[in-house]
Amino acid sequence: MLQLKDLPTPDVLAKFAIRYPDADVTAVSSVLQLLRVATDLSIALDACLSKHGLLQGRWWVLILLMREDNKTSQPSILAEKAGVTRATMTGLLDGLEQGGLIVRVFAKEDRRTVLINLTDAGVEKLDSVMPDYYRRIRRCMQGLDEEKRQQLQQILALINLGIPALI
Amino acid sequence: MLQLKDLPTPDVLAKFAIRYPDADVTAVSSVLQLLRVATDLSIALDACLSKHGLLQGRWWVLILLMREDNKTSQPSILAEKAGVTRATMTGLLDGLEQGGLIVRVFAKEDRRTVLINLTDAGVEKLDSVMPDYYRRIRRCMQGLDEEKRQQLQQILALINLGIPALI
DNA sequence: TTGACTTAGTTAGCCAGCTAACTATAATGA
DNA sequence: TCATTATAGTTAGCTGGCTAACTAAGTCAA
Repeated sequence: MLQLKDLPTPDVLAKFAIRYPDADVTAVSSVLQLLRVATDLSIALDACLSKHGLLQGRWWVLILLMREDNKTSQPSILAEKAGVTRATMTGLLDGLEQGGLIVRVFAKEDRRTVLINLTDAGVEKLDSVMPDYYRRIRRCMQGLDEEKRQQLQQILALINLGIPALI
Repeated sequence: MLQLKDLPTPDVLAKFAIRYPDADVTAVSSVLQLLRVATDLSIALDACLSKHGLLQGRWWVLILLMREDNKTSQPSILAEKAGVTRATMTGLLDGLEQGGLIVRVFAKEDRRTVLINLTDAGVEKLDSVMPDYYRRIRRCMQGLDEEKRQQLQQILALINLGIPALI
């Protein structure tokens, strides 16, 4: 997402702000730091998943299926919830099916739709990943008390409001 | 980075927390919201760049060159600062060279190294992108006063401290 | 009832990352 | 001095996203 390692120092930003007077220095550095920390967090979580032989995309599919009471959904619904295209979801499901974590079952009522079922092996895989994953997140966030977590969520909500103005 | 659109509702998280007692609900939801907002921000900024015919990777290279007083650097240094491999940097530079935004010049003293120069066209490209880019960031962040920006940076620094514990 | 449209899913091919292997050059030390 | 090692950059091939085009199945209205 943000590969850039070498974030601008205050004096670099100041130099750019002279050339480009529209620059709002604290806004830029806040955004860059946000992207930087989020990227590192994401990379670290990916590393955790890959230890269990999973990648983010496939893992979200398992979680989305686990949320359903009957552990069943459809490719198009999963694609929308996961935020990927249906084409991408086809690929993710191919991988999961090969690994025996899900099965495809054709629906009787509408022969276009495919039902995706989380298998017992899929449940077992989640049961082995999730405790590790949750433990890591707990450890990562233990420096923040409840007040700070709320502050963070509030600030993120404000930034989120600003995003449409950005497009 | 985080494609997942359908963040877990509090009751979904609570349900998972029963199955996986290690779950720290507010930690998980904070992390997910952080990743979600950062991803949307990144996508929106990419959209801004693509209007100017650029992509993030190439754009960072231009900025890194612009930071240098003589507008010159080397592929390996750029790769390190940009946080990509040298192989990837080769590709980025190929694209920029084709577009006439940089030139490759072989160094005399060490014939292994290549010097990368930002061309006048490269400077012009930045001059057309940066004001737009900075204006958007300013607009996105205008809902946060200086105090909130400082709070954010402080909280991000705390999370950043926790990341090593996560690997 | 049949032609146009919509929907579900897949396939094909593009792109930008990556790793691993390679070439060429420079530096080092027995 | 010359074999070894290190460094700079590139190439080749993999991966997981994407879009666009496709097939098959269902829907709707003239």
